[in-house]
Order: sequence, then structure tokens, then C-alpha cells
Amino acid sequence: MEKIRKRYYMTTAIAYTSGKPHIGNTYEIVLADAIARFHREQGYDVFFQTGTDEHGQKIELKAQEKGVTPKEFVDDVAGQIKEIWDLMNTSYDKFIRTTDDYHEREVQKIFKKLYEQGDIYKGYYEGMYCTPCESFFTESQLVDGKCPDCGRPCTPAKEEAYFFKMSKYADRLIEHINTHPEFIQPVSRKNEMMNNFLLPGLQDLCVSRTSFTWGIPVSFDPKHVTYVWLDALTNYITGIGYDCGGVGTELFQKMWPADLHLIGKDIIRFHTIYWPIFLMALDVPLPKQVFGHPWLLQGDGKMSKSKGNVIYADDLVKLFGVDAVRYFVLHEMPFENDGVITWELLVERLNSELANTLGNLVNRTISMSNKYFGGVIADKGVTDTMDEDLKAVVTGTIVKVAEKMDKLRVADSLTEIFNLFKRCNKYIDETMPWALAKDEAQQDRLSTVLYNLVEAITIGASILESFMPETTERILKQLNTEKRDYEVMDQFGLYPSGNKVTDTPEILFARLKMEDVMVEVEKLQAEQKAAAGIVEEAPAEEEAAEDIHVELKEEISFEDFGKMQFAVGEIISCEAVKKSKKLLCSQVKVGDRTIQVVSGIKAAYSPEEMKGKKVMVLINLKPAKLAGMLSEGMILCAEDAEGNLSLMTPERPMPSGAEIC
RNA sequence: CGCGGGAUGGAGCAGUCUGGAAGCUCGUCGGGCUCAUAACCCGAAGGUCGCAGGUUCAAAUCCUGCUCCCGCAACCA
Repeated sequence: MEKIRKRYYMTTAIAYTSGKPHIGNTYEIVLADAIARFHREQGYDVFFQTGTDEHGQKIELKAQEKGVTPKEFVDDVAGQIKEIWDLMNTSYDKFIRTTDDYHEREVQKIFKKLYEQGDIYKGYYEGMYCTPCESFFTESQLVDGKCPDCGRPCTPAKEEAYFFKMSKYADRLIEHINTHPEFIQPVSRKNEMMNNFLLPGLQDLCVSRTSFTWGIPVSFDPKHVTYVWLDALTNYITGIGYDCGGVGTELFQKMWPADLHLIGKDIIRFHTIYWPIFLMALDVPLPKQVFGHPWLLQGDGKMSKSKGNVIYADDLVKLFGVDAVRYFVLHEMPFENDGVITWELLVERLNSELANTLGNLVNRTISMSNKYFGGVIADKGVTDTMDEDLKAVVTGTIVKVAEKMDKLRVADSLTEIFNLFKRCNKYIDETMPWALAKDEAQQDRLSTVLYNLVEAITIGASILESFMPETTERILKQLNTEKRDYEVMDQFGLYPSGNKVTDTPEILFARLKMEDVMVEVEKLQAEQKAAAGIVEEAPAEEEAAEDIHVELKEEISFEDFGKMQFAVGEIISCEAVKKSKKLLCSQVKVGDRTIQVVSGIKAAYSPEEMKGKKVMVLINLKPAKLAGMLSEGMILCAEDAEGNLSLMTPERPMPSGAEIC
């Protein structure tokens, strides 16, 4: 008789193929894997999909730089991503690529259908256009009215583009969110979406572009390619066989709607607003839950390739092993706040929890079994009241873990499992097997104690499988037994009495010394810097500051110089611009004129400090609006590499208005 | 008043929704033990839970105001 199994469809976000994923990206797939494995364990019929997002201008450009076709470029990167997912031992059922033919075909059909039913309309994307760069900019992005990239003039232009009418479905979505409190997780994100985007009114979304070609062409208007979200989000249905206009594959009918979209908190908006609206327009049911997980950040400043401090999963695996890395990212990531990753923290966790608590427990248990009974584990039934608490903790663990997992509290689940192992260590102290061993009359008691330990570890290791599958296998192999089924993880005493454990216990997790690890880390960082093209001079860091490299701009004529009118200005008053963090707004007296200048120097100067200062001002600059304030000139500052600022003030007393030339 | 998050013993965090003796991991100190990977077990020190008010018999938790950090948005003329 076959049980009717509940199905569970979950996805991760698809990774953008612009480069190798760092540990932050990798975190998501591991988290998803733990959830997927646990659901399988519970008897769900799980389908777990992940993949890559491979279109867009950025990829087109990167490919060009490398001198390969976009397809060659994404094939390479998608391969790297898949390799890392596999390295992390993740059990996805499907790896979709947005360049897969069935996906492209469906996206085209979806686009057409939405256009025909009037949800997508043709309009214009307006802005300032730089022809040589083939790029659009907003007014405010322009430098001096010119292209911020090449400095050539831009002209107002319109690009034809298709838009999706978001507003049409907004009310229905608001209703859905309000009546399904579990839809957006964690709940704190729900308010953010409502207040920021839904309640103020949704803007229509641009869903096509003509300024690049690396994308899925719009079937009925091929100079357009599908733009980002309509292409990327739909992977969740095309991957399982959605057929626009038809009923879809058996898999689609069985699995949709998805139970869980696991994504980073940065793209919650797209998954809880645009995606549901697309689905409504397609008349497809909405996913049940979107969980925006927090981020894993690095302790020592932002990750950057040039600093050489980007942490990659494969480097971590090399140093610590797959399961240690899985343990770390799963356990160190809090539920709602961003987590921190540092090498020190990694080593500490590895040593204290994996090596000491778990590894040593298994090792000492097996060693004693061999020492006292030649490895034979037998339950002689000589119990003691002190056994009761151990058994209660062990048999109660799976229930606690299941409760936590239900709420996607993966880190807390791991803590529960390790509480089981800690309880075992305590049990050894309570029962003192080495003391029992010295007493002939206590042999049966000793045997029972060791049996209890082996049984407890067997259950603990079985529960651990969803999180650290390889470790589970290694432990159970040493105990010479099989993994327990989910249904019997709360039953104590199933280990076959009389079974024999290995006589050659292996170290599960070796303790590491911080110094040794740091040596390796430095090697890695040096490699990264070299790869990023940073030339490193041996002890550069402690040396006196190097000379700043001055890159010459295009030569200008004296006439060009003459166009710029500099003068001494006196700051009569100055106040912070309320809406901004960085801006100060100064009234500057320049001779008989007074102009208003907005400057991004709040971090370096307070308004009080500014007042009364005589500074160098460029006074004939075209006025511009900054944060809504008019700025009629520019106060000149020197700036170093760290962004420290210093105003240029006259070295001897000068009246305001004095020309600087 | 653009949006949001945070501030809890030396470090990293939980607890805040649903008020009711301040908790976890690491570190430090002391003790125990010797089966084991200098591991394991017990105990202790260490916090006015960012500041100031308020509600309450009772506030880390609820309300008001403030300070400082961090994201996003904007923007650095």
C-alpha cells in the first residue's frame, strides 16, 4: 500500500552568471538543501529547483571584454556555479538555465499572451541618451550635462519599450498579502513591501529593452529582448513544465504552486509583488511562501576582490571540509539579521562544536567499546535512573527539530541536535564507564551504558543527515549501522544488541590551529589579489603612504582653463540638507553676490565649522538641483584615497570675491 | 520629517509579536575526571538589556522622545 505523499516544491533564486559565486550566494543553496532534505526525510515528495539567470547587458559586456560570445561566457560561469553547488553536496532535482530552450520558448509565449490580453503595452522609456555608449541616463546621472562614462554630450531620447501594467492587479495583491500572513517571511518584510511599494501605488514595469541583444527576443517584435524579471522569475514555472496556453506537464500539475521560494532579502520586492502579479495575469495560482533570508557578511569590511578578502566556498571546503562549511553557514546565520563570517569564527566553531563536542564524543565512545568489550555493543538491560534523562533528551530531539524546521529556523534546529550530543558527553561523566570497568560486578551495567551511548549517537547522527549528510554517513559507518527512518527517530533502543562497531575509529573533524589556518588564508588572499591585477609590494601595508598615482586627464587649452571662474567665497551660513546624509547647503558670499552651494561634505565638516570660512569656489558652474536644493557653484576640496576631505582656503587673508587664477 | 533594521556581561548572538525571576556559544577564572581529538563534566566572575520619560503590582519586552550604528533609496557640482 502506497502512502499518499504530500508534495513540496521549493526553489532558490537563480544565480546571476556574471562571475563566480562567493560564500554569500552559496549560503542560499545550502540552506535550501537542508530544508529540502528535511522535507524528504519527513516523507514529502520534494522537488527542489535551482539554476542560473544568464541574460542581460552586463553579461553581454563581460563577454565582450573577455572576447567570447555571451553564450560561451555563461556556459563557463554556469558550469562553475553548478560545480560549487555540487561541491556543497546539495541535492537539487533541477538546475534550470534561462538560456535553456524550453524556458526561452515559454517566456516568448508568456510575453505574447500578456501583450495580447492587454497587460503589456508598448510605450517609451525616456531619459538622456548617449549615442556612442548606447546608454540611457537620468538627468541627475549626467555630469555637466554629459555622459558620465565617456563625457560626450547626451541628448534627450526615448527608447521604445514594453511595459507591464502593474497597477491593474495591485488591489488583488494587497488583498492576498493581507489574507495570507505567511506569504512573506519574515513578517517584518511584509510591512516594508506594503508601505514602500504597494500602498503608494505601483509603477508599471519595463519588461523589454532594445539597447542590448543578449536576452530572449520578443517574438512579435524582435528588436526587443525581454528584460530581467519576466525572464528570470518565470523559471519557477518553466522549470517544471509550465505550458502557456496549455495545461503543462504532469510535473507542473503536481508541483505548482510552489511551497517555498527561498531568496535573498534584496529581491523580496520582485518575488512578493511582480511575481505574484505576473502569475495573476497568467491565471496561475500564487506560491505559498516567499522567505527572504538575511545575508552572510564578512567581519572585516565589505568583500572586494581587490582587497583579496572575498571568501569562496571552494576555498573554505579545501581548508575545512564540506560538512564543516555547511555547518557553519547553517548555524551561524540568524533568522532575521545578517550573519557574520570570519576565519576566526569558522575555526572556533569547527574546534569547539564539530571536533570537541561531536567528533570527540564519537571517538571516545567507540574507543571505550573496543577497550572494554572488543567493540561489541550489547544492551544488558541494567538501567539506572540517570538513564532516563538521557533517553528523554534523545527521543525528544526530532520533535523539537521538526518544530524549528517548520518555521524555517534552520540554525536553531542544528542547536537542538548538538544539545543531544552534549547530553551524551554529560552522560559519560555521570556514568563514569572507566570506573565501572574496574568493577567485575558492573560489567553488564557498563555494557548497557555504552549501548545507550551508541544508540543515542545513532539517533543524533540520523537527525543530522539533512544538514551534514556526509558526517552522518561517516558516523553510522563507524557504528556499523543504518540511518534511522524519520518515523522511528523518537524511539530508543533500536540499535541491534550484540552488533560490533569499528575497531579503527577515524577522526571526524580534526582540530585546527588558528595560526596554521591564517597561513593558508594569506596565501589565498595573495592569489586573489594577483588575479585581480593588484601588484603587491612586500611589506607595503606598514610602510609610509605610497605616492598617489596620478592619472592625467585629456589635455586642455588655456582657453578651456579660462572658462572656469574661481573666486574666494565666504561662507555666511551653512546648514545640513535635511533629506540627505552627506549634503551641506551653504550661502556663500562672493564679492557683491551671494550664491547657494550644496556640497557632499557633511561627513568631514559640520555646518558650524563651515560658517565664516573662506573657501575656493567655482562660481560659473551651471546650477543644478541636489536633493531638491539648488546649487549654484562648487566648493573645492582635496580628497584622499580614504575619502578624507580638506577645504581649499586662501593661505593669506583675502577678501571674498577675489579672483583665483 | 524618504524606507527599513539594529543597540542585551570581553566577543558573537537568542529572548521583544503573546510583559512575570536576564539566556546560549566562545573567552576568562576555579574545581572534577582521565575513556577521548590538551578533549569531557561541574562551578564562578562578568550585564542599570543604547539614553530619558511614561503605562503597569510587574518592562529587555508596551507607549513617547532622543542618541549612535548599518542597509536601501537619494546623492557626493
